[in-house]
Amino acid sequence: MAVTLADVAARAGVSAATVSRVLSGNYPVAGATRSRVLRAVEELEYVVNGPASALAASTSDLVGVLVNDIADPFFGIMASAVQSEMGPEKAGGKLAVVCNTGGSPERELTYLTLLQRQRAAAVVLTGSAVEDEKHTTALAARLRRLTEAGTRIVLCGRPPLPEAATGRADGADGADGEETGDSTAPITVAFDNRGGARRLTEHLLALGHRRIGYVAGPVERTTTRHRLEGHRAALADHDPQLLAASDRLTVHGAYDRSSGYDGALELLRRAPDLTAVLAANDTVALGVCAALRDQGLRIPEDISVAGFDDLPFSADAAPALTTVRIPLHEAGARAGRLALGRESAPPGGVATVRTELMARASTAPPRVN
Amino acid sequence: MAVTLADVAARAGVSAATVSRVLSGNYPVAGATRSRVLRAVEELEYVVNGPASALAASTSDLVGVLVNDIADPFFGIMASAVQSEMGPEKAGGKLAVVCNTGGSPERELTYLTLLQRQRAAAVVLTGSAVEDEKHTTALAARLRRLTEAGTRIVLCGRPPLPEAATGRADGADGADGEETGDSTAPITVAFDNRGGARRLTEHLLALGHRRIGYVAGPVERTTTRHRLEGHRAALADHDPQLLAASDRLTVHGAYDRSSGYDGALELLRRAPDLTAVLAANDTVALGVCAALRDQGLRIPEDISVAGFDDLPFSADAAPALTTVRIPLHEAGARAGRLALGRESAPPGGVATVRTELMARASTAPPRVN
DNA sequence: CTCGCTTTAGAAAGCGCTTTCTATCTGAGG
DNA sequence: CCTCAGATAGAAAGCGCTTTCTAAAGCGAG
Repeated sequence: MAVTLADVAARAGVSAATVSRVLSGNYPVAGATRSRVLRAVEELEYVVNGPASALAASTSDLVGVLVNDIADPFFGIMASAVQSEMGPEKAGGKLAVVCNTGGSPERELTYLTLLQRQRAAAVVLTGSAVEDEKHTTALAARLRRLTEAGTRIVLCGRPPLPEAATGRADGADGADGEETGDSTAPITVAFDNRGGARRLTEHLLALGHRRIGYVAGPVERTTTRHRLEGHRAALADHDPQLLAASDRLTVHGAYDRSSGYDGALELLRRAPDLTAVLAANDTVALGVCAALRDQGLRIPEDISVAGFDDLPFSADAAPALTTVRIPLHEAGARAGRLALGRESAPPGGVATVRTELMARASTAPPRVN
Repeated sequence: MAVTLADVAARAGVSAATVSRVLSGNYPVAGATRSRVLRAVEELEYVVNGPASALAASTSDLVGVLVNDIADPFFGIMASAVQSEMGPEKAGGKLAVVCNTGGSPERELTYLTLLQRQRAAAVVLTGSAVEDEKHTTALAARLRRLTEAGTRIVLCGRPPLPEAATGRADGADGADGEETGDSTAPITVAFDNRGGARRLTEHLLALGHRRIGYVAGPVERTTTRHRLEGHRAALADHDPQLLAASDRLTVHGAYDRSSGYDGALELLRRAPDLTAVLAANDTVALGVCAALRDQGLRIPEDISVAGFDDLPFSADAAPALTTVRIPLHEAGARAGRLALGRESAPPGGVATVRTELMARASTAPPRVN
């Protein structure tokens, strides 16, 4: 039915091998032959059969990108950046497969299997990891098998896998010292969530805030933990008392608007005299703002609010949101290049992306009562 | 290296054919044999070789989803909905490949080629189409070839291809009446942009607005045209004079925030006495709001603003944005089901999704000067 | 001129799976 | 007790490409 290599070969008066070589360009072919082949390709509108070539070459041109939620710009931006590095133009047209895990560990594993089945050339895992013994182990196992199959793994916006989870499967391995291997270990592009959260809290402290609420993300995620750690480190540095009080001023929820809304109400219930609320991210912050406004509080006159991530809409909120900027696009692009092997791995396999405090209108000194 | 069908077969003491049949489940296999095979699969942690099976079966389990901009929730929501219909759980785990065209016609074509190369099972094209003779023809040709190759095509959020563009390529086709064929024609899930825009404008007219500015999207896109047509139809119905004036009160830009900002300033320059501004979509509306505020105007007291799409953040804007809701998730999910053939095509191959006016705080009666 | 080297092209063996076509083994009906 | 349909399983031929391995030229040197 469809046009095959053989058809092109026949038309160009050469063998299939030659056509293949012209197309992949990894073998010397005489100029005249080459152009004859290329013309035949044009004339027949030949399109390579991906599966066939993937089978023969035992590697495909698919690259998987796992995200928690495509509809969330946080992931959208990273995914788009990853894809921009492999676009049809660049680097011989890899196809980025964006997979939506919805934050579910099971789906994460299932997608990895699906990608293994496709013999993906690389996989980029974005977003926070779930910190659960069992899942971490299962994930490490899957990633190991992918690596063994020649798939390059890049983690973007999540910490490296804990060493402990990298247990080997095939025990009969002789000497157990050097875990060398041709298989590349996962590369990580991590975000400095701790540092960002710390600077953000320091900013509030500097403004004079002392009763600071925190609407955090889901407990089990690394990102949640790191941001919280940064926050608490800043508090501790300033005054150990604050640290002690912070437990009661912290609530957990999802990374969405309604968690922010509910979380803010809960915090207000616990401590009506709050002067500032930190949110797990910008989306949550928007929910917090809505709740506070609904309670008749003005931002920032009555209470300050800050987010995290600096998504595009944050600058547009009214008032413009104070937040911590993460260079998502740059990080995604870098992850993409690492995935394609177009950039060499950073020393230690971990690159940390700096975050930057964006002080805007939603934070101000607390009102003097 | 990797575990193959043959390994599983050997372990289960059956032939490769049997294993294949157990896994695809489209052929009777005795219960005992089946479970023996499944156990072997488990024990060996066997993962099918996708390319190999795609080659042999001449169809893959990839489904392409083309979007203009993944980082834009408008597309993110649709993409996620499409994917939710094929997720690892449902329908035998198809893999949705989200491709970011960036709105470029060339990239759209290139991605279609890439998907054809992968022998994608289906392709969903989302978002507005570019209305350009040449591109439309090229697109129609590509889609025809995909269809011929057995790839199902679904358009989501864009109008059906103009009949004219569906020119056939191979002329020697005998009778030219019936263009029958086993190949399914593209199915469309269109948005009622015209109706939505019309109702939105009627809403403003009903509030008493007469000088209404319009910050439209890129000229060459169908969505832009349809929304503008709805707007103008409402004006014409109300008072032909208004229609005449509307040309001067319309500016075009991209579907982004800065276009909204710039567009609003331009409109204000042309007609300082505007009482309302309609934006191409919600993102643009946010830009419009920012510009108006920067000019010292209050929304909605001094001037009303409305968007389109009803993205999640619109309800959170301050003031909450009046807009037109498009059920993006439902539309995407339906497109996904159509792509998988799990839902039969609507009569005529075109389903139109209703849009709904969401009147919120950003629109109010004009100030009485 | 012939030898041996480089350059270029073809032959052919798979890659791992699907799927016809065949073979075997049941058990029911005559 | 034999025959034949029905149910299962296997053999084997590809699917379209990549990639060794091999062969045929082309060419400077001895």
